Amino acid sequence: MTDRYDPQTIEKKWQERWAETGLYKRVEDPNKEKWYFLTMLPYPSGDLHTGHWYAMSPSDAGARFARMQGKNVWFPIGFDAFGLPAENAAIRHNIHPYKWTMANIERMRGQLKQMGAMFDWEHEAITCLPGYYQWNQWFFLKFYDMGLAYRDKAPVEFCPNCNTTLAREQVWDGKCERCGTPIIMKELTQWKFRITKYADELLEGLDKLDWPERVKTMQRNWIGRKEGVEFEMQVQGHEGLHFRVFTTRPDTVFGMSFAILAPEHPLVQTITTPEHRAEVEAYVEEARRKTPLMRQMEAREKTGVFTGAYAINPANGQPVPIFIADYVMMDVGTGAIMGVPAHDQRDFEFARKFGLPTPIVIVPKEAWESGDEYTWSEEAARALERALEGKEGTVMVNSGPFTGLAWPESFNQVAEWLEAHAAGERKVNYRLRDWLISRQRYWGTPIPMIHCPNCGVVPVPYEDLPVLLPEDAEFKPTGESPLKYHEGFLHVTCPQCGADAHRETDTMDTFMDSSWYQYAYLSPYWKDGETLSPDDVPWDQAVGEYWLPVDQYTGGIEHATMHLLYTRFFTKVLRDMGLVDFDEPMLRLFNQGMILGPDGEKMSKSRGNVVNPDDYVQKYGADTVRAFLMFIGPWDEGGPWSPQGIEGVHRFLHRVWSLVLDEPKKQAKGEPSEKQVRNLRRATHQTLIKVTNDYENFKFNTMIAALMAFTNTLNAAKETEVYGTDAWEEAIETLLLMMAPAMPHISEELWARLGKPYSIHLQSWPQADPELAKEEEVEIAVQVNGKVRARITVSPEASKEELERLALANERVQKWIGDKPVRKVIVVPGRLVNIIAK
RNA sequence: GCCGAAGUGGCGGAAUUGGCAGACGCGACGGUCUCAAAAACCGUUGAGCAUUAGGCUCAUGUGGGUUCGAGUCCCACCUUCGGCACCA
Repeated sequence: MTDRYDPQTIEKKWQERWAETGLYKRVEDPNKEKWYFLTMLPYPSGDLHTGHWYAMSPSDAGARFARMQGKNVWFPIGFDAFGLPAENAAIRHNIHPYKWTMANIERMRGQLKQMGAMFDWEHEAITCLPGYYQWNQWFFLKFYDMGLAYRDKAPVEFCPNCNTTLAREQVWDGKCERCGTPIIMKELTQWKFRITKYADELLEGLDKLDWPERVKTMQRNWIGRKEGVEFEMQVQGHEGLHFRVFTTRPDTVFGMSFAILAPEHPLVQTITTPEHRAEVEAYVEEARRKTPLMRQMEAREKTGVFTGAYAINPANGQPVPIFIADYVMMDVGTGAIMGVPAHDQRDFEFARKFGLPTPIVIVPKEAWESGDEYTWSEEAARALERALEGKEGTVMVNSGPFTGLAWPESFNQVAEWLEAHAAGERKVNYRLRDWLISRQRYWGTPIPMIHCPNCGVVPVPYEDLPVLLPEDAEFKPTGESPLKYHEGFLHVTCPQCGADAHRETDTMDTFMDSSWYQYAYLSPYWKDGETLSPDDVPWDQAVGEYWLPVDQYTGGIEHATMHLLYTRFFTKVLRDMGLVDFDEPMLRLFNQGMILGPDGEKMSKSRGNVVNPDDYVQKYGADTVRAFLMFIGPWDEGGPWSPQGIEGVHRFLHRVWSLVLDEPKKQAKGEPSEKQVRNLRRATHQTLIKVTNDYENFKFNTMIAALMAFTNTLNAAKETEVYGTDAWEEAIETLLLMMAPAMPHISEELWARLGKPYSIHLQSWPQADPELAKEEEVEIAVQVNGKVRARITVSPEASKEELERLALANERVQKWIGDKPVRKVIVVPGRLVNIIAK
């Protein structure tokens, strides 16, 4: 008789033992293949929620599996500890962000330990500690030295609720990514990182990465590389006055029937004629007031006003009216466009609204090749119903000397002509913008810059780092950094001339912290309290040499165009600094899906469908919660939490418990037959093949299903003569080893109770024998005219001829064939026979 | 609007990539145990028809197509989710 499965006791026991024996200690072993396995670090919001469990426990199973396969796995963890919630808590509850954050970390650390993951706590990093963020400042200075950090006065996205500017990546659908408030534009001087310098490399690097296509596509779209031509348009009647337009379609230049400037375009004031001034100014004013979200929602209806001025189309010398319209934006291209209504949907809508002509200048190749002008003007007339935007297989018409040119020749020749005659140049345009780093908040890394009345912007000398975030500050959300009102922080003497100067009071975007944390983990708080120099390396280089880069990264897809883009950028800069010798920070990426509430909706307090994992860990134990989360469905798809579903998984663990420890109900006497032994071993090795393959591909749901099926098989076999044989022991051992990565506690406990050496997590992954896994006989479906009419049992090696003979000999098959002549027999060895008789 | 992913029992989801649809689990129903209930265990469970035996028919969002054979491939459409969006 044995005691019942009691997860509370055994989980606590083993977690302590693992910690005591340093089971997950990092060791740089040159004889083993290193495997840096990383899961996105959590924000210390207060409690570990189900989403954290869903992200981290399958990740842990993946890491443990890699380890059993003989890799030297390192699985570090830390906390992304700067950020707005801490500051908001300070404002609401009058508790200091530091205290709030550290208390949360304390609690979450405990919860994380209950998960039983193989985290290496010795290298934990907390980003809000000076020993960490001093390196943010050090990097900032480095970026500044390299010309990658600069100050720029421009309209920037601003969240009026969070009271801070945002990077473009943090604006989702015109709203703040954090709080959902529609953002507004503000003209501010802000620090930016020149990520656009790496646009091409960020794009090309994607091809080499073993990342989900989804993420790669999102990054490609975000970077938005477009090849085109920029050229000059003269304003009629203003000698020498011109503006530049960018187009990806120079081949349509003869179709230009108007030009548009963005309302904010600097030339608007100059060219507007007196009789249109009032109207234009009113329009500009209105455009300024609109938030980007409003502009977006009104996107359907084209608006604009005529400036009274005309520009000359350089291609044909014709004047075209210049409008201003808010569908042209100042920060895209040159802030001015040529309007080609026949071949651009938006221009088409605009022209229709303002009654502008719509000349056709490209037609499909087939229309052109028919050779007669009538056909392609017919085609053109049809195109007039709707703008024709294709470029592959089109030919230029009504385009003077260029008429008859086909894409891509049309592009090239017009581009050359514009280069020669309209100050044109081929240009690549990107959607990507430089990364806006400044935040007007307290709880972040101070930007290490000084504003001197004599010297202008002066960097803090490296040896003066870190610029400490003062502990006392007023947390009043004013839209300006709280540091601005902290006299002790603000005032400083200029390191260059000694004059009274003041510090930069903005802090850094917290995505700065996570852009390099995979390097910080190597040696957290490296040189904390020491004097820094420009020649430093922010981590122990020897350790980095061994572990970098990250081999496997897991985390949510919501970071596709934020963190995952920034950290790639950072790594490329680090490489240019000579700190690393690779181009990409994370070689493989897996995005888990989202865990939903029992109602299938996103968990949220307002919906009242939040599942607290602690309750379930309390009731069923961590192993059950882990296994259930893996069992729900494909890890990358997520799915709803099911309170009944977790019961089923828990029952499975109980079944394993009694399978391994309890005596059979009826002791079968005598020796097992050879066949019984073979069947058992076959089940063992077939399951092992399946489970190994599933772990490798993070298909945890079918992995657990296979373990359940195997357990069911073993439960039946237990009551037969095979119980207690070598084959039986092999089966039980293999079962526990296969469970170990996913359910680390129960497998360790049962392993110990079988008298095996500590620890199961130090064992090698068992080797599957494909010979033993082979089926002895297979059931073949026999179809007559595509419908299964009989089944025959044969050896898997049975030849095609034999299968055909056996199938035709079958009585039931004969009945269905009747007297119809057999026309064809399809034989798929090992699968089926299909007899066509008609 | 453009791009991408998905749509399978009452539910979560399987299906070696063109070869027996529904693995595994939940739920439901029936049974064993029990004075009873819970737990546990053992059956049954896509729908319909037929149940005297063998069975038969229909089923993977909809409609077509290719094929001996389609959840899987092709075309059109519907729905859901995600990304991008006056990006010139």
